[in-house]
Amino acid sequence: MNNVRFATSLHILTLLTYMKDELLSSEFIAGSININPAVVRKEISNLRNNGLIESKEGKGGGSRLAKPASEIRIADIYKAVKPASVLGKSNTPNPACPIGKDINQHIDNLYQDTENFLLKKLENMTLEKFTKKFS
Amino acid sequence: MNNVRFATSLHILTLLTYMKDELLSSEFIAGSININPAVVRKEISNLRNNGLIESKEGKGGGSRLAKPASEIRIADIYKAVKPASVLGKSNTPNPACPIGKDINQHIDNLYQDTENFLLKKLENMTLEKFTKKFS
DNA sequence: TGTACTGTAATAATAAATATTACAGTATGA
DNA sequence: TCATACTGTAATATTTATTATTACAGTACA
Repeated sequence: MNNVRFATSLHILTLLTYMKDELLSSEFIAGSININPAVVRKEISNLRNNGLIESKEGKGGGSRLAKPASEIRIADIYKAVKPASVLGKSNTPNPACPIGKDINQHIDNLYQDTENFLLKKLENMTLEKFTKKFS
Repeated sequence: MNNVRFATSLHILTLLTYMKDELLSSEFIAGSININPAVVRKEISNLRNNGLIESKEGKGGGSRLAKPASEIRIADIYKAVKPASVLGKSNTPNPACPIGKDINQHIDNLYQDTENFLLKKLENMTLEKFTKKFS
């Protein structure tokens, strides 16, 4: 993963956890992360599609957590933003080569195993626990 | 990680393991992976800098493993190619925001923990074991 | 000395990630 | 009902990352 989306989503969710009684606007959130409000809205849209956030349109609108921070796992955030396997993508090797012919199957297995292993770890970490680290 | 470098490096090392008594040329390897020889040479250069491969220049030259496949861990390959943390990069949040001010430190910790966890897994997997999966 | 390699740099091409702009749609409340 | 302040989303531009290609000097072999 060579992007900033996990950090952005975690930042958004941390803010929502900290101010859980208010609806936060994309502009407010963007000001904290220091990025463009439209990017925040797109990321919120994704988190909403993943059931982590709910939003209210119109004046006075904004977003809040869709469920308690204790029920949002870091794995949920990771799954919502990851563009590829932890270990990356595959080539399209030469099928005429005995190694090339089969390697993608073995690589896929390795990727899957690694992914599952990582998810097990991230499933034991919650947003609540993360936000508690802030004094 | 959203690139193909891990797969490319693993492919190279798998070939070298399978034909461990020969020096393989970048062109041969490129033919198996189905990519450009110069890309292979660049990847080999990286693996060589990481002590996994040794090469011989000139006519009849090529590359081979620098040590037995049983001593090359998947973690070594991963470390050699990864461009960023498993979870990605960070933003540069607003220091005037109480959350923004501290979040990068906490995110860095999370990234580091996750990384270490993953490495522990990958350190238990060797290139030898991987190549044994080929019939 | 010709040949077949590596090593590496420069450049080009493609793809991914991020930023920006714009605007329709929606809810609020004066 | 209308001005206002939001969201949602698309279109586009910009920037950065990734991969491919070309070129060529250097090296070793026969």
